Amino acid sequence: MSVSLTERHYGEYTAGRSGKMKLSTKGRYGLRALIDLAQYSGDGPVSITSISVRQDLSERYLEQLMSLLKKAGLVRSIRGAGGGYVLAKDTKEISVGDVLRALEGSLEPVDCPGLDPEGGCKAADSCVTKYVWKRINESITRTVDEISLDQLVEESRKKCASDADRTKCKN
Amino acid sequence: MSVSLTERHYGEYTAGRSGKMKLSTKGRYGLRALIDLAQYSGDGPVSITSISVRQDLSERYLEQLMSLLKKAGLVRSIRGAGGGYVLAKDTKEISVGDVLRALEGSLEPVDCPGLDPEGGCKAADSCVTKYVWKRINESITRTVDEISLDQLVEESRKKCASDADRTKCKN
DNA sequence: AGAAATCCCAGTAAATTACTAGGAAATATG
DNA sequence: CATATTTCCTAGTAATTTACTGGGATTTCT
Repeated sequence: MSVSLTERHYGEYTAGRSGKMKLSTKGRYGLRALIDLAQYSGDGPVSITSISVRQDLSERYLEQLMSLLKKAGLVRSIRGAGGGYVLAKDTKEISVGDVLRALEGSLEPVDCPGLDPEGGCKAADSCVTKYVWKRINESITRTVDEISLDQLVEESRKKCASDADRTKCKN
Repeated sequence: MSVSLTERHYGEYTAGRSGKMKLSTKGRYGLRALIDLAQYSGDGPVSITSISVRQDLSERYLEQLMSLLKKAGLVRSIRGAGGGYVLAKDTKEISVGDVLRALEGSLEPVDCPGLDPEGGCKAADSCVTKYVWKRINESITRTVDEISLDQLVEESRKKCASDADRTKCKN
């Protein structure tokens, strides 16, 4: 009989029964983590451990998400004891779109080769659906780019201020 | 040595290297098929075989997509020789949103239990990201619901009318 | 020196996608 | 009435992706 010692962070396979057009846990967890980071930074860098405890996320997994955010230039890291992460820009300068693209890659609903010139889509010029994917893409982009991290942090502050039980404040 | 007799419709695993937030082939193929159906109906029902030839899609797979469209009440079927499919409504009454939801299921980027009342999201009331997913959902919904099949058929007609080589007209 | 962090890479079970396959049932036509 | 054509239904499967876990090197503060 084998016993697993490490408790599994009970997984969300793209939030229960999935359809498509879903954000993965990367985008969902990552945005929560970044809001948390924004809230708790100010007195020095914020460690992955502290975020993972507050937000109830796997420490190891979060590590990977932070790496993506770093690569995208949204956060900076400070190594060694007492280290952690800080935002690389002001919260007003970071949009939800920046965060999600860093974590999920392109948010375009279809990687249509007809959308960029060098692609080799056979039906490129007679392609009608391309127009649809473009419209969807524009509307998603517009939406996520007009929400700033700043707004979310503010919103969270309001909600959690009135909340006696801080552990419930998980974004 | 074994030889495969059935040629595989060389697959698109969600359009090459995927990210997330992607439409599956169901949505992409299905919309093309429905545009085709709209264009070629008028003189009786349109068969799956004819659509699959014109649009270069797997006949068997398309069958499954049509079944979904039927279940959603977008098309009606006529069985037996000379049968096929016809639109169940006018093209003006069918939106891209109707089609995509029939094929892909919900288009919401996150199945957030906090979004419907009876869900059991622990962080429900302090959940800030929920607001983001709601905004994205609204913008996608608005966009896909304001494009009608009618518009796409018209667009396709314009493009293909000036196209000598009909085989290129694949939507 | 030692603890606390980030960093980096590898592995894996579960889920999903994008099909293929087989055959039953219905219907028009010769 | 036989036959071809067509929808209908269910099952199977290889490739791919997701959502993690794990080990260990490296950096830095104390």
